[in-house]
Amino acid sequence: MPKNCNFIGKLREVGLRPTKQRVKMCEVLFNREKTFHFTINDLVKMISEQMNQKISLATVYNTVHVFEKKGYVKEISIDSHKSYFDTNTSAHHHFFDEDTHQLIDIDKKDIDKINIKKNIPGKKINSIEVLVRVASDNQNQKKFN
Amino acid sequence: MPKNCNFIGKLREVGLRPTKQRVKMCEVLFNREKTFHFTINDLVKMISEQMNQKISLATVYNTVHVFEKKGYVKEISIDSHKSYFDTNTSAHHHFFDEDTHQLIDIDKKDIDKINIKKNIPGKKINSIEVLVRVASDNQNQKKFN
DNA sequence: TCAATAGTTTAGAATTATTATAATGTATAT
DNA sequence: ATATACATTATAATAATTCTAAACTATTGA
Ligand SMILES: [Mn+2]
Ligand SMILES: [Mn+2]
Ligand SMILES: [Zn+2]
Ligand SMILES: [Zn+2]
Repeated sequence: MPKNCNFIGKLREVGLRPTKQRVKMCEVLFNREKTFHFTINDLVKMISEQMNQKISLATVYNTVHVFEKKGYVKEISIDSHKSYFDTNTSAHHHFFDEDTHQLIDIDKKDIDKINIKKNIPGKKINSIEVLVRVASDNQNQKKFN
Repeated sequence: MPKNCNFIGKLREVGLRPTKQRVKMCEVLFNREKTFHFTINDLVKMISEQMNQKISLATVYNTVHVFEKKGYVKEISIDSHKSYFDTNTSAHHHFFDEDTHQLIDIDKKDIDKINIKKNIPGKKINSIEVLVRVASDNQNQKKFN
């Protein structure tokens, strides 16, 4: 979903009723310049901050998964103990900061196109994604000890 | 852990008591030619098949995590709903078959070295891993409908 | 040898994330 | 407006994982 704010229309287009919960979630997720990464808990916090009425946790789960099915968000697997989602739904690469548990997009131009020289018979490639795990450089830290 | 079977010695080397549960888990995990991928449930099944005595699920969890800490296994994140482990502890690339939920190693020679053209200040790169999601090719299937 | 000790296993309880249920509420079409 | 299908909600249920505390065992060294 792009810059404009016609979330009611956007929801209708894909056959979803524009309930106030869904519209609010659209605002929180898509009414911003840049895409971003979030967990369900992040989202619940963001919504309850911006909303007068409360929203049920189940609704957030449901709606995120509905949005996932419609291609508005996608799930990112970096940690089997927590679900991360991304409003950038294209196949793309990430840094994962193991100190802060933050995901950061890697610009396509910062990694050369990846060529897989072998394939699996009868299978097609759905996506190719790189995960770069980073952590604070202890070499640097040592200087200050 | 390599080809030989001196798991008692291997465990002692890292300060772990070679209990029969741990030795059995070593046999199941490391007494084989090739590395492999497993879930906790896979492992419990394998152990209970090969063992006369039962092993507690908590022990399997504990021991896998102890082995992870000691660098004998590593956790692979492909699916935030399930924990996969790998007896190949080096940074390496995978196919993930979305039909069968099978992980398959990609040989280093089948992907060119990945060069990250940008870095994050104060952070060092711990690993660079590629995940290639594959699924059955519906183009092929159509022929037989 | 054989206790003393530290470390380990275990069953079961607790916790956490997530999903299901079923009653209530709401959007939409007529 | 009304009927209907769809959505939301609180709450219960489930599943994966971790915690607890009691029972057990490997190791140490007298
Ligand atoms: Mn999910
Ligand atoms: Mn883990
Ligand atoms: Zn992203
Ligand atoms: Zn592997």
